[in-house]
Amino acid sequence: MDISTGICRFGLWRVRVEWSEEAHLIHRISFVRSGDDSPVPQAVSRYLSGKAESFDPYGSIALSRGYPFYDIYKAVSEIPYGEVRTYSEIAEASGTHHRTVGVAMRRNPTPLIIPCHRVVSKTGLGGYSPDISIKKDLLNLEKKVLRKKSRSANAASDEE
DNA sequence: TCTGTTATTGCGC
DNA sequence: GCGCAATAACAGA
Repeated sequence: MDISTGICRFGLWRVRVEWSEEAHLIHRISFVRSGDDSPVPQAVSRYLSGKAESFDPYGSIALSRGYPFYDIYKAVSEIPYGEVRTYSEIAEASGTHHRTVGVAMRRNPTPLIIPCHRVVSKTGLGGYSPDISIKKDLLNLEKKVLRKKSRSANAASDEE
């Protein structure tokens, strides 16, 4: 299969993407400290800049049947943009143990696409790898986009 | 196989 | 608040 690699900026971090153009499938996303910028799928850069709420038409390799933790990744991928769920809720939805959800999130091959940053602890934020600040930034980004959207929606309804 | 690893939770003090 | 035990599922040896 033909795998492409690209890097784009996100705050202090860089996002490294490995994907297959023909299969519309993202194989891996990782966060790195440095690296030269190179092209990534437009869906990714649009999401990171708050211009898109999904990665359409790209999907994640982790959502193929038979992939380890498939049920967990599926449940996580169904969390709506800007919302959060606790580890327990994901565990219940996927019929597994909350401790196992933590393991699955830690091993998530494609963060962002499997929106593991939307899974938080009951008592706080929970964790994130490699750095919790990425999780905060992503949640802030989504909240900001939703606020902007609801503002413009209100403005539109005022005109009616 | 067996051991190590893990981004949690809930209970007791 | 803090410490600790419970506990699922995969990776690596």
